[in-house]
Amino acid sequence: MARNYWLVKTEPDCYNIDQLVRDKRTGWGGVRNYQARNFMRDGMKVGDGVLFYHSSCEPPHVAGIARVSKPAHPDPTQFDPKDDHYDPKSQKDDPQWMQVELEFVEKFADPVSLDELRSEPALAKMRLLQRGNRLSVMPVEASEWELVLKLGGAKKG
DNA sequence: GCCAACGTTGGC
DNA sequence: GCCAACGTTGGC
Repeated sequence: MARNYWLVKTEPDCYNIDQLVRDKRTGWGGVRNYQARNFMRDGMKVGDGVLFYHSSCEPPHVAGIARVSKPAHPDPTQFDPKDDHYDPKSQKDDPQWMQVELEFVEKFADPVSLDELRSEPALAKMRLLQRGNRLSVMPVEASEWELVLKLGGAKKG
């Protein structure tokens, strides 16, 4: 089966692509939205491509790409009372929240700003660009993936 | 810092 | 099960 494509958001003050470069792989934990969780749990497969988006910065931009390196498994932060994402309602035998593991692939030579994305007619339907979109994990069409990689000057994919 | 958009919560 | 209140996201 062909692989699928996704976009994940992160605030660079919190976690950014340079940290992913150093970490090489990281558990994408702390997502506390059911729709986003369901995309990770039901949609993401090992090898899927991931656009790595930096939000709440100037300008917001796609910083590079990653790939799914481990399928959905319980997010450990939900069980940790000291973690910001602790969820007291979540029990070990019935976890509410899942994460995947992401592996660094490439940092874009030319980060693609939100303005650039909006200026591309072929990206008009991109989920990220729909008004009021607040999902932190969302699917990306193959054609959108190809174009964003081209805009970013990506060598891999 | 503002605020629109949206998800979640909880009273009824 | 409705919906108002509240909290969060994220661009600007």
